[in-house]
Amino acid sequence: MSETKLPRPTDGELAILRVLWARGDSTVREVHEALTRNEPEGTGYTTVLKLMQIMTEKGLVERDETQRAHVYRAQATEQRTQRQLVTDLVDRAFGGSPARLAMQALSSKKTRPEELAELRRLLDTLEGDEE
Amino acid sequence: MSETKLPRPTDGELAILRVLWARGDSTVREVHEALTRNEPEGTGYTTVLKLMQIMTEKGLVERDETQRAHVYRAQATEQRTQRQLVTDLVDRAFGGSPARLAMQALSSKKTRPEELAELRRLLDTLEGDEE
DNA sequence: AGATGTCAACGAAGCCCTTCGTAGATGCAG
DNA sequence: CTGCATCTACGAAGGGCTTCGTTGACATCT
Repeated sequence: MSETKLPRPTDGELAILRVLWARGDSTVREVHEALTRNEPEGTGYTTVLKLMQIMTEKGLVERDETQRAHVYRAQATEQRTQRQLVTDLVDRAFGGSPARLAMQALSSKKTRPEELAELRRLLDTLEGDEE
Repeated sequence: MSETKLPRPTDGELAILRVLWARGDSTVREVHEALTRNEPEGTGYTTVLKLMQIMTEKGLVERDETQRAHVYRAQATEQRTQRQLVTDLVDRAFGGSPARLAMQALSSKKTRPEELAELRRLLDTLEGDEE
């Protein structure tokens, strides 16, 4: 029904989505400013606008046109998008094994102790459920 | 330091790399047959050939031309490529936190108990090193 | 040698992503 | 009202990915 599968966002689209998740609903100008704040010499205003128009066609974002400056919101939550990206990658590069991806992730980059502890709690839950 | 950074493989390229990792060095025909075995109505022979030629230019694979049927090998190991893809995704979609990616991965898909145990051992190691 | 089959190479077409220039609409200050 | 700023819309250009048809080289079989 209404939950048609959204396409995998491109790198540029993902950058915009991250702004929308962080700031909440935003105009093109706000997104553009957020993007160029971290990355001067980044993308021009009309580039961001065009991307967001295309994202609207794809259903990645929704647009409120009641104001002159249209207000955009991410259609999918950050969690949902992360889940999609992860399962995609698991299938494409990890032979369908989420654990191997998880181990690769933890081995690649230093992780804060609190996060390790949190992960351990999740592990406890999963092993409890196992059968 | 001949380790120039390889570009991120596209979906099609990754499919070919997976064949090379699984089978070892292969000719175009062998890769094509492996791909169409799982996915009839997949890609044509010349398409695979073209892709592998481009991958050679990019440095993703190396080519041995001493035989009439050239033999290709993956330039980077599966592990190295997985690591690259994971750190990429962590930066692009998880705010740089590998643990959050790991948790998302484990929550998304059912994981076998042995793998959970293995992951737990890795966690022990990491927490041991912590300070 | 001639016919047949396999192979790499090349180029073109189609599509998508990104970028940006420009035009037209709208709001605002004077 | 006029001029300026802001915003959306549109279209085109450039590059990358994917697909495939065709060509020429090479091998094999008869």
